[in-house]
Amino acid sequence: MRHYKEDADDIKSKRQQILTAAYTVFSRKGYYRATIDEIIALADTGKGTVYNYFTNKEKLFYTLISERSRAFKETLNQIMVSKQPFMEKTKAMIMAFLRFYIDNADLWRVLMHEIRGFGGKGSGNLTELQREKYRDEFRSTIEMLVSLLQEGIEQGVVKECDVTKAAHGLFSVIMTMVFQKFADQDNVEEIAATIADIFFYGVAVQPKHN
Amino acid sequence: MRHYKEDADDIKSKRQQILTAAYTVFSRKGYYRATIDEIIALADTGKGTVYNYFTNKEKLFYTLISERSRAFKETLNQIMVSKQPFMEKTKAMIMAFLRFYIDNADLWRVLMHEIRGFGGKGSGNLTELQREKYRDEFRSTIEMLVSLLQEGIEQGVVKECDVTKAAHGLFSVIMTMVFQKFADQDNVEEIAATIADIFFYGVAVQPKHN
Amino acid sequence: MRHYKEDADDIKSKRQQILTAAYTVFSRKGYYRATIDEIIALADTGKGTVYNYFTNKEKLFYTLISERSRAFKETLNQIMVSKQPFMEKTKAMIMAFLRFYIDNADLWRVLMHEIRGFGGKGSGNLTELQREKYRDEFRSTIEMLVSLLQEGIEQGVVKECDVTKAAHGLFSVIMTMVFQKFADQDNVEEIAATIADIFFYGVAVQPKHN
Amino acid sequence: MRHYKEDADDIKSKRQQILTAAYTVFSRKGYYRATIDEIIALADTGKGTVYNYFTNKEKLFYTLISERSRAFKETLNQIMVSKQPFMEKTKAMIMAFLRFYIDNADLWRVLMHEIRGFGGKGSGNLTELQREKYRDEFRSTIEMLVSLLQEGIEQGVVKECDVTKAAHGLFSVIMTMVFQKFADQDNVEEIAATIADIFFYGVAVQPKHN
DNA sequence: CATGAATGAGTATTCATTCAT
DNA sequence: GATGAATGAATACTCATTCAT
Repeated sequence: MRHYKEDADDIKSKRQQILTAAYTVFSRKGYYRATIDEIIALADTGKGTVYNYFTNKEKLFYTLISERSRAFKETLNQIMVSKQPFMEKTKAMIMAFLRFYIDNADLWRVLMHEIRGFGGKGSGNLTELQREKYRDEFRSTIEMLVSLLQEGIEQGVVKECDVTKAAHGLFSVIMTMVFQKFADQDNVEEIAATIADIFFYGVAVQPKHN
Repeated sequence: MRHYKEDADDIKSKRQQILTAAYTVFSRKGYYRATIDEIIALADTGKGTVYNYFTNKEKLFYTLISERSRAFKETLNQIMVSKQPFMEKTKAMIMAFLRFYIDNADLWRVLMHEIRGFGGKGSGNLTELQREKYRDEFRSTIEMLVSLLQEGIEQGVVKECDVTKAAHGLFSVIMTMVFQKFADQDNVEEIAATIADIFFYGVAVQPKHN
Repeated sequence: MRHYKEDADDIKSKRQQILTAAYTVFSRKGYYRATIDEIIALADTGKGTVYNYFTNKEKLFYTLISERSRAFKETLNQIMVSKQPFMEKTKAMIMAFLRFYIDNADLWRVLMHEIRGFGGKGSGNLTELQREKYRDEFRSTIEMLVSLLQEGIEQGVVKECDVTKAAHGLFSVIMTMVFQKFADQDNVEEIAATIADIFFYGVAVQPKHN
Repeated sequence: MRHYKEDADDIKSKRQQILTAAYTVFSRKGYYRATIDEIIALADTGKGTVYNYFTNKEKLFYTLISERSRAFKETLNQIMVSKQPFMEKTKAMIMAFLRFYIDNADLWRVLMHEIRGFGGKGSGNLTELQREKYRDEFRSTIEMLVSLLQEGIEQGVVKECDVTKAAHGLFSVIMTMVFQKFADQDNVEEIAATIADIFFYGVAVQPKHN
């Protein structure tokens, strides 16, 4: 009655299959409209299995965000500590953001929305902490942009300004390029250049540099 | 179980009360987590009354968006046709956006999210049209920014660039200032100035204009 | 602010308009699916007006049945007391039934169904009595057929048999011809003849009458 | 909130329990007045369970009809293909009808009524097909009577007549005997004999066969 | 008398979650 | 570990009925 394990990945897979399916469904449907039923159908697994790995729907969602986020944050860190001219570093940074969000646009859009109202009614206590964790998932990456700008100011290439606001502005522009599908994996470099250009020099007609 | 009319406004009110309550609940909870029960509790009305005025939850939501949007679009139009220096007009425009979104931030955030997946299961019939209407609610305002930039280019004060992308970028920055609560009704002017400044001249240290 | 009464019938009409509309809606939708809203739309009157004339939906339905029934029962009575050969009288009777049910097929179908389960849960007391009234609406007409057959037996043209069962059988055949739309106002006579023939002589091949 | 399985039948039961309860409730209340709440109370099960087995109320109802109908139709078929004198076959047929409808009178009464107006508001899409399925549940059995009469005509024992009308008439008489509770499982044979007798020879006093 | 705005009890249906196998 | 049958709280929506005007 026992089947040979179909392949070596299978055991590791189960959990992964669920996460992959969850990614698809959450991205397509948003948090509320996503159902466990749809996820298990896609993951080709049983309902109980989901609850073996993840305590509940919310935890499944968080795990998804969290795991996808980890690698991204690592990438950002590496860029930050790299030695390269400020302008290059900025462009690299923007490209990293673009690449990540192009892959995760829909899920992060959902995250951004859900950040505001998880838990609600009965959820009582743990929820506000939970929500905080979600917010941190964003904050920590935007923080990188803040540091970057700070560095720019220290190097004298960025003018004194409210770096937090500026970082958020830059971040939102990047997101918008992705959400509006102006950016895709093929034009990342070009879009990054455009963003950087306008971010640095603005849209105003340049005075002649003579 | 029936109240005597409490005062003369009551008759005009009922529908308004519901819309006001709906605004609060949708803003706080998002579309899906908002319940009619919560809305009627807040509106101090009966469930049937809601359905007398609005065919269903979705129509209630749309009406809300639609009514709030109307005045805003009118304002934008007036600014657009006004005769004033480009820079002034831009700032006025940004301020109008800020003012509107400061009041409607949460509801519009919900709108932005829901735009993507309304209509449930089969998405059946009128839904795709419905969604389109929602999208238009945004498009039409961003369109204003596009026109503005176009005007700037024609006047030679804005450099040649992809105005659609630029408009979306500007829009997203405005939204972000509001969503992050950097902007409130008291500092609208200052924030508008900052946004306009960076949008035009960028964050780069300016070459000396001598 | 007062309009001249539009015409003399108007006052009498209101109630009649409602009954007419109710007839249509109940016939088309059955008791449960019929709504007061649909009735008033058709009757071109206000919701309150309905409740001025009829205490509730159920009473409206009953009134409808009751009024339509009255004339019919009168007709049957006249046929019963008329002096004419048994066979003629039977045919006249069948034709009267056919004519009435052709006009009222749908409503009576609803009645037949509702007879079984009015009132239900909370309705407590008055309901069983109510239901009884409905049943009488039928019984009294079938009773006529019973009397008729009795008369036939007394005259020696109908064989001894359970007249109640026979009357119900005859009744059901009449109804079926109507419900199946085999009968309409134009072929009433022919259908009546066929029914009478089979009812009297059966479907068996007749032994030669020599 | 969760019961241990009480005995081995339970697993097979759940679905059956629901169908049995549904039979009772639909029979007693009709389609509209029957509520899922009442069904689950009687079936001693959870609301969700019903929806695990049946997509909706309508499907539950249809399944009920459909399953009960199957065996009946099979029985009729067997009688039809059996070799026996026409009169015997007819009586057997009538008895089969009586037996089935005595057990299912109320439910079929509901079916007959609902056949006319299923599908609610827009009557949308699959509903007309649905209704057709219900109608077929009847048609197919009456069709048997038509075939039977046809056979009788071919054998020269039934006189030429409109077999469709005659079959409907016979059918309605059978139903009426059941509905009026003239027939019960104990007098099926006697009632069948009476029906057959009158159907064949009518109620008229027989001319002397000399 | 006629009206219709307001009401809320009642109902079908969904879906996260549990737990015996 | 994996599974899925069973569950019921939650929710949108309907519609008969009332009552102030």
